[in-house]
Amino acid sequence: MRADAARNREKVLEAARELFAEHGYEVPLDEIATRAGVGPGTVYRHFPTKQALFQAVTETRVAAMIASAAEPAEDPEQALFAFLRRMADEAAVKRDLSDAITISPDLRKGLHAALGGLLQRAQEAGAVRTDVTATDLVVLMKGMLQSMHEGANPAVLLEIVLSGLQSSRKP
Amino acid sequence: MRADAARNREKVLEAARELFAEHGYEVPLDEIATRAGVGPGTVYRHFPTKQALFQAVTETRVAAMIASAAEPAEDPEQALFAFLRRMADEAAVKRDLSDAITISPDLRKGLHAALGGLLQRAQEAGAVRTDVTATDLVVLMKGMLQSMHEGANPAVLLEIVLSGLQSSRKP
DNA sequence: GACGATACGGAACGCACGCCCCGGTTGGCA
DNA sequence: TGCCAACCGGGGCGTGCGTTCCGTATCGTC
Repeated sequence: MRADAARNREKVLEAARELFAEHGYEVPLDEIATRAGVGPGTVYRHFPTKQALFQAVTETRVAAMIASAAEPAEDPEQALFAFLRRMADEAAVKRDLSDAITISPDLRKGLHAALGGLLQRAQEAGAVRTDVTATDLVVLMKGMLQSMHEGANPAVLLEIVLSGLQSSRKP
Repeated sequence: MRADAARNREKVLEAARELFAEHGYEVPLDEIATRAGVGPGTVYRHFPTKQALFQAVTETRVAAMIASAAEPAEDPEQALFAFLRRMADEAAVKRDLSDAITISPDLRKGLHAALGGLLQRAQEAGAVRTDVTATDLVVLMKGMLQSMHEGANPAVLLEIVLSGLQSSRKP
């Protein structure tokens, strides 16, 4: 690969990282190209499609976060809650997390499996209500992550979900 | 107004009610026209814009729901929770509820005020955690309403939020 | 039954966006 | 330094959608 090509590829990746994090997947590709100081054609020389660029930016990062859920833990409740908190912290800063889950089937499946494992152990330990499924949790989190940029207090939203997971409702 | 015009206007409204409820605001206007057995131009003879048609379909219905929150109640906790449940029930059947809140500033303000009142009384009664603001609740509900059509169990999602509102998290 | 106003349908426009193509340029090897 | 292959920029195409325009059909009155 020629030197200028490698340089441009890196500039595109960096611009994409910034803009996807700020605006999510819906940012126009031309804006990424402009920010990178490059024409749209150049972006397509390095990435066959907008989705491919998005996945190049998000996939490894999010996959690593998901993989961190597989580490063995002592307290099943803390393990689940710490993971959910990590997701929320990430989403509070980077808008592309929830889009990544939506767009990449692999990430979605991985997250479903990871949350399923954490959830089951927490439920077996009696720390989390048993009527919640992994699918429920994935959907709930995705909704919350998306809501996180609309003026509410992210920490409060997370606390509501966490304590809601712990207990059934008082009569 | 001519008789056929009135008839067409009604056909458009009915098609819009069905399709907005099923797909939300993002349904193409041409589809509404087709379902109504009418050309797109005819839709625009009766409603100046797609938004106007959407508001004609949703505004009074949602405003009535919001107004029902103003009825005086004995138990502040039950009043708040019953209202949230009503929103969830409506959203489970009609996808346009959350879009209506997003699109119409009046509805958003109205909902904010209504929820603010219910929330404050429930908090004063000690039934709901005090770190939640009306904005938090609006955002949280909007996120949950949107999540409601993605494969999770709507009842479970609602229960998590309700019990999460009740209590702080156990240590 | 004829005529004018009203309404209709659908083709067409403007815009935004993902994606492709081509004339010109630049990098690196001989 | 010269040459060719690789690469670049940006104009352009196709598509989907909201919106508008206009020739035609229909309604309701005289």
